[in-house]
Amino acid sequence: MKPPPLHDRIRRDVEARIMSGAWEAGRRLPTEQALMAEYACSRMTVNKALSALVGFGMIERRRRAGSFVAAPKIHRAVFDIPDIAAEIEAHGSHHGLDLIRHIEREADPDDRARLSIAAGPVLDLTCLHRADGRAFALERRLINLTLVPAARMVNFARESPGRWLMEHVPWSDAAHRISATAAGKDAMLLGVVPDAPCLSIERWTWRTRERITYVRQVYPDDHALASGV
Amino acid sequence: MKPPPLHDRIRRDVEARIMSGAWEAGRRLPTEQALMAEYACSRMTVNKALSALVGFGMIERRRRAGSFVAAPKIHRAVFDIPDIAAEIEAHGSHHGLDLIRHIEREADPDDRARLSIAAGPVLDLTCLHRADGRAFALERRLINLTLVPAARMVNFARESPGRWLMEHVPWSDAAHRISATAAGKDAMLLGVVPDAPCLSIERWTWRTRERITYVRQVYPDDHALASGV
DNA sequence: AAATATTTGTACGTATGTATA
DNA sequence: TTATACATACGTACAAATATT
Repeated sequence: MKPPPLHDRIRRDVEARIMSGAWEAGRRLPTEQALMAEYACSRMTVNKALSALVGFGMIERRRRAGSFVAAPKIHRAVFDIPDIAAEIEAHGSHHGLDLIRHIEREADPDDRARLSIAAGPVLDLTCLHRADGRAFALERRLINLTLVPAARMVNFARESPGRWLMEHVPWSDAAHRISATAAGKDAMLLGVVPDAPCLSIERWTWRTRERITYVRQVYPDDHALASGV
Repeated sequence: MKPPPLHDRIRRDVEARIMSGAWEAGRRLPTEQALMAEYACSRMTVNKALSALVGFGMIERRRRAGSFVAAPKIHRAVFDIPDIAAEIEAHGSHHGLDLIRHIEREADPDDRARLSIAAGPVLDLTCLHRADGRAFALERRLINLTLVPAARMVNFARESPGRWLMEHVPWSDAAHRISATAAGKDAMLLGVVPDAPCLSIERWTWRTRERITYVRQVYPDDHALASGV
Protein backbone atom coordinates (compact mmCIF):
# COMPACT_ATOMS: atom_id res chain seq x y z
CA MET A 1 0.00 0.00 0.00
CA LYS A 2 2.37 2.68 1.28
CA PRO A 3 5.70 2.82 -0.50
CA PRO A 4 8.54 2.81 2.04
CA PRO A 5 10.76 5.87 2.26
CA LEU A 6 13.57 5.87 -0.22
CA HIS A 7 16.33 5.94 2.40
CA ASP A 8 14.75 2.90 3.95
CA ARG A 9 14.74 1.03 0.69
CA ILE A 10 18.40 1.86 0.06
CA ARG A 11 19.34 0.78 3.56
CA ARG A 12 17.54 -2.50 3.23
CA ASP A 13 18.95 -3.20 -0.20
CA VAL A 14 22.47 -2.77 1.11
CA GLU A 15 21.64 -4.71 4.24
CA ALA A 16 20.32 -7.60 2.16
CA ARG A 17 23.45 -7.77 0.07
CA ILE A 18 25.59 -7.93 3.18
CA MET A 19 23.35 -10.46 4.91
CA SER A 20 23.24 -12.75 1.93
CA GLY A 21 27.00 -12.85 1.81
CA ALA A 22 27.07 -11.27 -1.63
CA TRP A 23 29.14 -8.46 -0.13
CA GLU A 24 31.51 -10.05 2.30
CA ALA A 25 33.25 -8.41 5.23
CA GLY A 26 35.81 -5.83 4.24
CA ARG A 27 34.33 -5.30 0.83
CA ARG A 28 34.05 -1.74 -0.27
CA LEU A 29 30.58 -0.40 -0.89
CA PRO A 30 29.69 1.82 -3.82
CA THR A 31 30.41 5.46 -3.10
CA GLU A 32 27.60 7.79 -2.15
CA GLN A 33 27.90 9.26 -5.62
CA ALA A 34 27.38 5.85 -7.19
CA LEU A 35 24.35 5.14 -5.03
CA MET A 36 22.93 8.58 -5.82
CA ALA A 37 23.09 7.63 -9.45
CA GLU A 38 21.71 4.13 -8.90
CA TYR A 39 18.69 5.37 -7.00
CA ALA A 40 18.42 8.73 -8.71
CA CYS A 41 18.33 10.59 -5.44
CA SER A 42 20.31 13.14 -3.50
CA ARG A 43 23.38 12.47 -1.47
CA MET A 44 21.60 13.28 1.79
CA THR A 45 19.25 10.40 1.17
CA VAL A 46 22.05 7.94 0.53
CA ASN A 47 23.90 9.35 3.51
CA LYS A 48 20.95 8.78 5.78
CA ALA A 49 20.70 5.14 4.72
CA LEU A 50 24.40 4.47 5.23
CA SER A 51 24.55 6.37 8.51
CA ALA A 52 21.85 4.09 9.84
CA LEU A 53 23.96 1.07 8.92
CA VAL A 54 26.88 2.57 10.81
CA GLY A 55 24.58 2.79 13.81
CA PHE A 56 23.81 -0.90 13.46
CA GLY A 57 27.48 -1.71 13.25
CA MET A 58 27.06 -3.23 9.81
CA ILE A 59 29.39 -0.94 7.93
CA GLU A 60 32.28 1.36 8.67
CA ARG A 61 33.02 4.56 6.84
CA ARG A 62 36.27 6.41 6.43
CA ARG A 63 36.75 9.72 4.72
CA ARG A 64 38.45 9.47 1.42
CA ALA A 65 38.63 5.68 1.73
CA GLY A 66 34.97 4.83 1.37
CA SER A 67 32.44 2.64 3.11
CA PHE A 68 33.17 -0.96 4.01
CA VAL A 69 31.26 -3.96 5.21
CA ALA A 70 32.15 -4.43 8.87
CA ALA A 71 33.47 -7.77 10.01
CA PRO A 72 30.83 -9.54 12.09
CA LYS A 73 33.50 -10.77 14.46
CA ILE A 74 31.44 -11.48 17.46
CA HIS A 75 27.97 -12.55 18.23
CA ARG A 76 26.12 -9.86 20.04
CA ALA A 77 22.83 -10.50 21.75
CA VAL A 78 20.37 -8.06 23.19
CA PHE A 79 18.37 -9.37 26.09
CA ASP A 80 15.39 -7.65 27.59
CA ILE A 81 15.54 -8.08 31.32
CA PRO A 82 12.11 -7.09 32.58
CA ASP A 83 11.03 -6.32 36.10
CA ILE A 84 10.11 -9.64 37.68
CA ALA A 85 6.58 -8.56 38.53
CA ALA A 86 6.01 -7.53 34.91
CA GLU A 87 7.57 -10.75 33.69
CA ILE A 88 5.23 -12.87 35.77
CA GLU A 89 2.18 -10.88 34.80
CA ALA A 90 3.13 -10.93 31.14
CA HIS A 91 3.04 -14.69 31.46
CA GLY A 92 -0.53 -14.49 32.64
CA SER A 93 0.29 -15.53 36.17
CA HIS A 94 -0.45 -13.87 39.45
CA HIS A 95 2.49 -12.11 41.05
CA GLY A 96 2.96 -12.69 44.77
CA LEU A 97 5.60 -11.12 46.97
CA ASP A 98 7.05 -12.24 50.31
CA LEU A 99 9.16 -9.60 52.02
CA ILE A 100 11.73 -11.64 53.91
CA ARG A 101 14.11 -8.94 55.06
CA HIS A 102 13.84 -5.16 55.27
CA ILE A 103 16.70 -3.47 57.08
CA GLU A 104 17.86 0.12 57.07
CA ARG A 105 21.45 0.63 58.16
CA GLU A 106 24.62 2.54 57.62
CA ALA A 107 26.49 0.98 54.72
CA ASP A 108 28.80 -1.80 55.86
CA PRO A 109 31.94 -2.65 53.87
CA ASP A 110 30.01 -5.07 51.67
CA ASP A 111 27.35 -2.50 50.88
CA ARG A 112 29.97 0.12 50.19
CA ALA A 113 31.65 -2.11 47.63
CA ARG A 114 28.38 -3.01 45.92
CA LEU A 115 27.18 0.56 45.70
CA SER A 116 30.58 2.23 45.31
CA ILE A 117 29.90 4.67 48.09
CA ALA A 118 32.06 5.90 50.94
CA ALA A 119 29.27 6.00 53.48
CA GLY A 120 25.56 6.63 53.91
CA PRO A 121 22.32 4.86 54.70
CA VAL A 122 21.21 1.88 52.67
CA LEU A 123 18.12 -0.26 52.49
CA ASP A 124 18.75 -4.01 52.42
CA LEU A 125 15.81 -5.98 51.04
CA THR A 126 15.26 -9.65 50.43
CA CYS A 127 12.08 -10.81 48.83
CA LEU A 128 10.68 -13.86 47.16
CA HIS A 129 8.65 -13.44 43.99
CA ARG A 130 5.91 -15.98 43.41
CA ALA A 131 4.07 -16.85 40.22
CA ASP A 132 0.66 -18.29 41.06
CA GLY A 133 2.02 -19.12 44.49
CA ARG A 134 5.09 -21.01 43.27
CA ALA A 135 8.53 -19.65 44.06
CA PHE A 136 9.76 -17.85 40.96
CA ALA A 137 12.82 -15.88 41.98
CA LEU A 138 14.64 -14.70 45.06
CA GLU A 139 15.73 -11.08 45.01
CA ARG A 140 18.28 -9.44 47.23
CA ARG A 141 18.56 -5.72 46.75
CA LEU A 142 20.50 -2.81 48.12
CA ILE A 143 19.12 0.70 47.67
CA ASN A 144 21.22 3.80 48.12
CA LEU A 145 19.01 5.85 50.44
CA THR A 146 21.11 8.95 49.97
CA LEU A 147 19.96 9.05 46.38
CA VAL A 148 16.53 7.53 46.92
CA PRO A 149 15.28 8.68 50.33
CA ALA A 150 11.70 8.13 49.24
CA ALA A 151 12.30 4.37 49.36
CA ARG A 152 11.98 4.59 53.15
CA MET A 153 8.28 5.33 52.82
CA VAL A 154 7.42 2.48 50.48
CA ASN A 155 5.73 -0.69 51.66
CA PHE A 156 7.80 -3.27 49.83
CA ALA A 157 5.65 -6.05 51.19
CA ARG A 158 3.05 -4.90 48.69
CA GLU A 159 5.04 -3.24 45.97
CA SER A 160 7.77 -4.96 44.00
CA PRO A 161 11.04 -3.08 44.66
CA GLY A 162 12.11 -3.38 41.03
CA ARG A 163 8.87 -1.99 39.76
CA TRP A 164 8.76 0.83 42.26
CA LEU A 165 12.30 1.90 41.40
CA MET A 166 11.62 1.63 37.69
CA GLU A 167 8.65 3.91 37.98
CA HIS A 168 10.00 6.43 40.43
CA VAL A 169 13.72 6.70 39.97
CA PRO A 170 15.26 7.75 36.68
CA TRP A 171 18.42 5.88 35.82
CA SER A 172 20.91 6.40 33.08
CA ASP A 173 22.84 3.19 32.81
CA ALA A 174 23.07 -0.32 34.09
CA ALA A 175 25.54 -3.18 34.11
CA HIS A 176 24.57 -6.82 34.21
CA ARG A 177 26.22 -10.09 35.08
CA ILE A 178 24.72 -13.46 34.37
CA SER A 179 26.03 -16.67 35.83
CA ALA A 180 25.04 -20.08 37.09
CA THR A 181 24.97 -20.90 40.76
CA ALA A 182 23.73 -23.60 43.08
CA ALA A 183 20.67 -22.77 45.13
CA GLY A 184 22.67 -23.39 48.31
CA LYS A 185 21.17 -21.84 51.40
CA ASP A 186 18.35 -20.30 49.38
CA ALA A 187 17.14 -23.77 48.41
CA MET A 188 14.44 -23.95 51.04
CA LEU A 189 12.92 -20.62 50.01
CA LEU A 190 13.09 -21.50 46.35
CA GLY A 191 11.63 -24.93 46.94
CA VAL A 192 14.48 -26.85 45.36
CA VAL A 193 17.38 -28.98 46.58
CA PRO A 194 20.59 -27.16 47.55
CA ASP A 195 22.42 -28.58 44.55
CA ALA A 196 19.84 -27.31 42.09
CA PRO A 197 21.39 -25.15 39.37
CA CYS A 198 20.00 -21.62 39.29
CA LEU A 199 20.42 -18.69 36.98
CA SER A 200 21.77 -15.60 38.69
CA ILE A 201 21.27 -12.12 37.28
CA GLU A 202 23.06 -9.25 38.95
CA ARG A 203 22.44 -5.66 38.07
CA TRP A 204 24.08 -2.39 39.05
CA THR A 205 22.08 0.72 38.20
CA TRP A 206 23.43 4.26 37.92
CA ARG A 207 22.07 7.74 37.69
CA THR A 208 24.83 9.60 35.92
CA ARG A 209 27.82 8.81 38.15
CA GLU A 210 26.12 7.57 41.26
CA ARG A 211 24.94 4.07 41.93
CA ILE A 212 21.28 3.81 42.82
CA THR A 213 20.84 0.12 43.49
CA TYR A 214 22.41 -3.30 43.30
CA VAL A 215 20.27 -6.38 42.89
CA ARG A 216 20.86 -10.08 42.58
CA GLN A 217 18.04 -12.26 41.36
CA VAL A 218 18.25 -16.04 41.57
CA TYR A 219 15.95 -18.12 39.40
CA PRO A 220 15.48 -21.83 40.03
CA ASP A 221 14.26 -24.41 37.52
CA ASP A 222 14.78 -23.84 33.86
CA HIS A 223 14.42 -20.11 33.74
CA ALA A 224 16.20 -18.81 30.66
CA LEU A 225 17.05 -15.55 29.00
CA ALA A 226 16.28 -15.49 25.31
CA SER A 227 17.10 -13.10 22.50
CA GLY A 228 16.44 -13.06 18.81
CA VAL A 229 13.71 -15.05 17.13
CA MET B 1 40.88 20.91 20.68
CA LYS B 2 38.28 19.91 18.13
CA PRO B 3 34.80 21.25 18.81
CA PRO B 4 32.26 18.45 18.59
CA PRO B 5 29.70 18.58 15.79
CA LEU B 6 26.70 20.69 16.57
CA HIS B 7 24.20 17.85 16.16
CA ASP B 8 26.24 15.88 18.64
CA ARG B 9 26.14 18.66 21.17
CA ILE B 10 22.40 19.02 20.82
CA ARG B 11 21.89 15.29 21.18
CA ARG B 12 24.03 15.09 24.27
CA ASP B 13 22.39 18.12 25.86
CA VAL B 14 18.98 16.54 25.46
CA GLU B 15 20.33 13.16 26.56
CA ALA B 16 21.77 14.69 29.71
CA ARG B 17 18.49 16.32 30.65
CA ILE B 18 16.68 13.01 30.30
CA MET B 19 19.35 11.04 32.13
CA SER B 20 19.45 13.43 35.02
CA GLY B 21 15.73 13.11 35.49
CA ALA B 22 15.17 16.79 34.77
CA TRP B 23 12.95 15.73 31.88
CA GLU B 24 10.99 12.76 33.11
CA ALA B 25 9.33 10.10 31.01
CA GLY B 26 6.39 11.33 28.98
CA ARG B 27 7.51 14.92 29.09
CA ARG B 28 7.30 16.78 25.85
CA LEU B 29 10.52 18.06 24.36
CA PRO B 30 10.89 21.47 22.77
CA THR B 31 9.84 21.46 19.13
CA GLU B 32 12.43 21.40 16.41
CA GLN B 33 11.62 25.05 15.80
CA ALA B 34 12.39 25.88 19.41
CA LEU B 35 15.67 23.99 19.32
CA MET B 36 16.61 25.66 16.04
CA ALA B 37 16.22 28.96 17.79
CA GLU B 38 18.04 27.84 20.93
CA TYR B 39 21.05 26.58 19.02
CA ALA B 40 20.76 29.00 16.11
CA CYS B 41 20.97 26.22 13.57
CA SER B 42 18.89 24.65 10.81
CA ARG B 43 16.09 22.17 11.32
CA MET B 44 18.07 19.38 9.65
CA THR B 45 20.71 19.65 12.34
CA VAL B 46 18.17 19.45 15.13
CA ASN B 47 16.42 16.64 13.30
CA LYS B 48 19.62 14.64 13.08
CA ALA B 49 20.16 14.92 16.82
CA LEU B 50 16.62 13.88 17.68
CA SER B 51 16.56 11.07 15.13
CA ALA B 52 19.61 9.60 16.80
CA LEU B 53 17.78 9.63 20.12
CA VAL B 54 14.89 7.79 18.50
CA GLY B 55 17.40 5.16 17.42
CA PHE B 56 18.57 4.81 21.01
CA GLY B 57 14.99 4.44 22.16
CA MET B 58 15.27 7.49 24.36
CA ILE B 59 12.53 9.56 22.78
CA GLU B 60 9.45 9.00 20.65
CA ARG B 61 8.19 11.37 18.04
CA ARG B 62 4.73 11.85 16.60
CA ARG B 63 3.79 14.20 13.83
CA ARG B 64 1.85 17.17 14.94
CA ALA B 65 2.06 15.97 18.55
CA GLY B 66 5.75 16.51 19.19
CA SER B 67 8.68 14.62 20.69
CA PHE B 68 8.43 12.90 24.04
CA VAL B 69 10.79 11.30 26.52
CA ALA B 70 10.29 7.55 26.21
CA ALA B 71 9.49 5.52 29.27
CA PRO B 72 12.47 3.41 30.29
CA LYS B 73 10.24 0.39 30.65
CA ILE B 74 12.67 -2.43 30.73
CA HIS B 75 16.27 -3.04 31.33
CA ARG B 76 17.99 -4.03 28.17
CA ALA B 77 21.44 -5.48 28.14
CA VAL B 78 23.76 -6.11 25.24
CA PHE B 79 26.13 -9.00 25.68
CA ASP B 80 29.02 -9.77 23.42
CA ILE B 81 29.26 -13.51 23.02
CA PRO B 82 32.64 -14.15 21.47
CA ASP B 83 33.92 -17.25 19.84
CA ILE B 84 35.34 -19.43 22.61
CA ALA B 85 38.78 -19.63 21.08
CA ALA B 86 38.93 -15.85 20.85
CA GLU B 87 37.64 -15.51 24.37
CA ILE B 88 40.35 -17.74 25.75
CA GLU B 89 43.08 -16.05 23.77
CA ALA B 90 41.83 -12.61 24.74
CA HIS B 91 42.35 -13.71 28.29
CA GLY B 92 45.98 -14.44 27.55
CA SER B 93 45.58 -18.19 27.82
CA HIS B 94 46.40 -20.95 25.42
CA HIS B 95 43.45 -22.43 23.58
CA GLY B 96 43.34 -26.20 23.35
CA LEU B 97 40.76 -28.28 21.57
CA ASP B 98 39.72 -31.93 22.01
CA LEU B 99 37.49 -33.24 19.27
CA ILE B 100 35.32 -35.79 21.01
CA ARG B 101 32.78 -36.59 18.36
CA HIS B 102 32.66 -35.94 14.61
CA ILE B 103 29.78 -37.62 12.83
CA GLU B 104 28.25 -36.96 9.46
CA ARG B 105 24.73 -38.30 9.02
CA GLU B 106 21.32 -37.71 7.57
CA ALA B 107 19.39 -35.45 9.92
CA ASP B 108 17.52 -37.40 12.56
CA PRO B 109 14.34 -35.99 14.11
CA ASP B 110 16.32 -34.18 16.77
CA ASP B 111 18.61 -32.55 14.23
CA ARG B 112 15.67 -31.59 12.07
CA ALA B 113 14.03 -29.76 14.95
CA ARG B 114 17.20 -27.95 15.93
CA LEU B 115 18.00 -26.84 12.40
CA SER B 116 14.42 -26.46 11.17
CA ILE B 117 15.05 -28.57 8.12
CA ALA B 118 13.01 -31.29 6.46
CA ALA B 119 16.00 -33.44 5.55
CA GLY B 120 19.63 -33.32 4.53
CA PRO B 121 23.10 -34.14 5.79
CA VAL B 122 24.36 -32.67 9.02
CA LEU B 123 27.63 -32.62 10.88
CA ASP B 124 27.42 -33.44 14.57
CA LEU B 125 30.43 -32.22 16.54
CA THR B 126 31.32 -32.36 20.19
CA CYS B 127 34.46 -30.71 21.41
CA LEU B 128 36.05 -29.61 24.61
CA HIS B 129 37.73 -26.23 24.75
CA ARG B 130 40.66 -25.91 27.11
CA ALA B 131 42.33 -22.83 28.52
CA ASP B 132 45.92 -23.59 29.43
CA GLY B 133 44.95 -27.22 29.58
CA ARG B 134 42.03 -26.78 31.94
CA ALA B 135 38.52 -27.62 30.74
CA PHE B 136 36.84 -24.35 29.80
CA ALA B 137 33.68 -25.24 27.93
CA LEU B 138 32.02 -28.17 26.23
CA GLU B 139 30.54 -27.46 22.84
CA ARG B 140 28.05 -29.54 20.97
CA ARG B 141 27.31 -28.28 17.51
CA LEU B 142 25.20 -29.21 14.53
CA ILE B 143 26.13 -27.84 11.14
CA ASN B 144 23.74 -27.85 8.20
CA LEU B 145 25.91 -29.41 5.49
CA THR B 146 23.44 -28.51 2.76
CA LEU B 147 24.28 -24.87 3.39
CA VAL B 148 27.89 -25.36 4.43
CA PRO B 149 29.28 -28.29 2.44
CA ALA B 150 32.80 -26.97 2.91
CA ALA B 151 32.62 -27.96 6.58
CA ARG B 152 33.24 -31.56 5.47
CA MET B 153 36.79 -30.65 4.52
CA VAL B 154 37.77 -28.92 7.75
CA ASN B 155 39.90 -30.55 10.39
CA PHE B 156 37.97 -29.58 13.49
CA ALA B 157 40.52 -31.28 15.69
CA ARG B 158 42.76 -28.33 14.92
CA GLU B 159 40.38 -25.52 14.08
CA SER B 160 37.68 -24.29 16.46
CA PRO B 161 34.30 -24.87 14.78
CA GLY B 162 32.94 -21.53 15.96
CA ARG B 163 35.92 -19.64 14.63
CA TRP B 164 35.92 -21.44 11.32
CA LEU B 165 32.23 -20.77 10.78
CA MET B 166 32.59 -17.15 11.82
CA GLU B 167 35.33 -16.62 9.29
CA HIS B 168 33.91 -18.61 6.41
CA VAL B 169 30.15 -18.50 6.58
CA PRO B 170 28.22 -15.24 6.47
CA TRP B 171 25.22 -15.14 8.73
CA SER B 172 22.45 -12.67 9.07
CA ASP B 173 20.89 -13.29 12.40
CA ALA B 174 21.17 -15.33 15.53
CA ALA B 175 19.04 -16.23 18.50
CA HIS B 176 20.43 -17.01 21.92
CA ARG B 177 19.22 -18.73 25.02
CA ILE B 178 21.03 -18.61 28.34
CA SER B 179 20.20 -20.88 31.23
CA ALA B 180 21.65 -22.73 34.17
CA THR B 181 22.11 -26.46 34.12
CA ALA B 182 23.82 -29.17 36.10
CA ALA B 183 26.95 -30.65 34.58
CA GLY B 184 25.30 -34.09 34.62
CA LYS B 185 26.88 -36.60 32.31
CA ASP B 186 29.34 -33.99 31.01
CA ALA B 187 30.82 -33.65 34.50
CA MET B 188 33.73 -35.95 33.83
CA LEU B 189 34.80 -34.10 30.71
CA LEU B 190 34.41 -30.74 32.41
CA GLY B 191 36.28 -31.90 35.47
CA VAL B 192 33.53 -31.10 37.94
CA VAL B 193 31.01 -33.05 39.98
CA PRO B 194 27.70 -33.95 38.27
CA ASP B 195 25.78 -31.53 40.48
CA ALA B 196 28.00 -28.58 39.60
CA PRO B 197 26.00 -25.64 38.24
CA CYS B 198 26.99 -24.65 34.72
CA LEU B 199 26.07 -21.81 32.42
CA SER B 200 24.53 -22.95 29.17
CA ILE B 201 24.53 -20.79 26.07
CA GLU B 202 22.59 -21.98 23.07
CA ARG B 203 22.72 -20.28 19.72
CA TRP B 204 20.83 -20.71 16.50
CA THR B 205 22.38 -19.00 13.50
CA TRP B 206 20.62 -18.11 10.26
CA ARG B 207 21.56 -16.99 6.82
CA THR B 208 18.47 -15.16 5.67
CA ARG B 209 15.80 -17.79 6.17
CA GLU B 210 17.90 -20.90 6.54
CA ARG B 211 19.50 -22.19 9.66
CA ILE B 212 23.22 -22.70 9.40
CA THR B 213 24.14 -24.11 12.77
CA TYR B 214 22.97 -24.83 16.26
CA VAL B 215 25.37 -24.87 19.16
CA ARG B 216 25.16 -25.43 22.86
CA GLN B 217 28.09 -24.41 25.01
CA VAL B 218 28.31 -25.46 28.63
CA TYR B 219 30.63 -23.55 30.95
CA PRO B 220 31.55 -24.92 34.37
CA ASP B 221 32.81 -22.91 37.31
CA ASP B 222 31.92 -19.29 37.63
CA HIS B 223 31.88 -18.32 34.03
CA ALA B 224 29.70 -15.24 33.61
CA LEU B 225 28.38 -13.00 30.90
CA ALA B 226 28.79 -9.32 31.62
CA SER B 227 27.46 -6.19 30.01
CA GLY B 228 27.80 -2.52 30.75
CA VAL B 229 30.55 -1.02 32.84
C1' DA C 1 -17.85 16.58 10.94
C1' DA C 2 -14.77 19.38 8.60
C1' DA C 3 -11.37 22.74 8.10
C1' DT C 4 -7.07 24.53 9.95
C1' DA C 5 -2.78 24.87 12.04
C1' DT C 6 1.12 22.61 13.87
C1' DT C 7 4.83 19.36 13.99
C1' DT C 8 7.45 15.88 12.31
C1' DG C 9 9.05 13.04 7.96
C1' DT C 10 11.27 12.97 3.75
C1' DA C 11 13.86 14.77 0.18
C1' DC C 12 15.91 18.18 -2.66
C1' DG C 13 20.07 21.09 -3.85
C1' DT C 14 24.16 23.45 -2.36
C1' DA C 15 28.34 24.60 0.14
C1' DT C 16 32.29 24.05 2.80
C1' DG C 17 35.29 21.35 5.88
C1' DT C 18 38.36 17.40 6.72
C1' DA C 19 40.89 13.33 6.54
C1' DT C 20 43.51 10.48 3.54
C1' DA C 21 44.92 7.29 -0.32
C1' DT D 1 50.38 17.83 -3.33
C1' DT D 2 45.99 16.80 -5.03
C1' DA D 3 41.85 14.59 -5.82
C1' DT D 4 38.60 11.84 -3.47
C1' DA D 5 34.93 10.60 -0.42
C1' DC D 6 32.81 11.25 3.62
C1' DA D 7 31.12 14.88 7.48
C1' DT D 8 28.62 18.63 8.63
C1' DA D 9 25.43 22.13 7.87
C1' DC D 10 22.65 25.52 5.42
C1' DG D 11 18.06 26.65 3.38
C1' DT D 12 13.87 25.13 1.04
C1' DA D 13 9.79 22.50 -0.07
C1' DC D 14 6.13 19.53 0.24
C1' DA D 15 3.91 15.37 2.46
C1' DA D 16 1.75 13.10 6.24
C1' DA D 17 -0.25 12.82 10.52
C1' DT D 18 -2.96 14.73 14.03
C1' DA D 19 -4.58 18.39 17.82
C1' DT D 20 -7.32 22.03 17.90
C1' DT D 21 -10.89 24.97 16.43
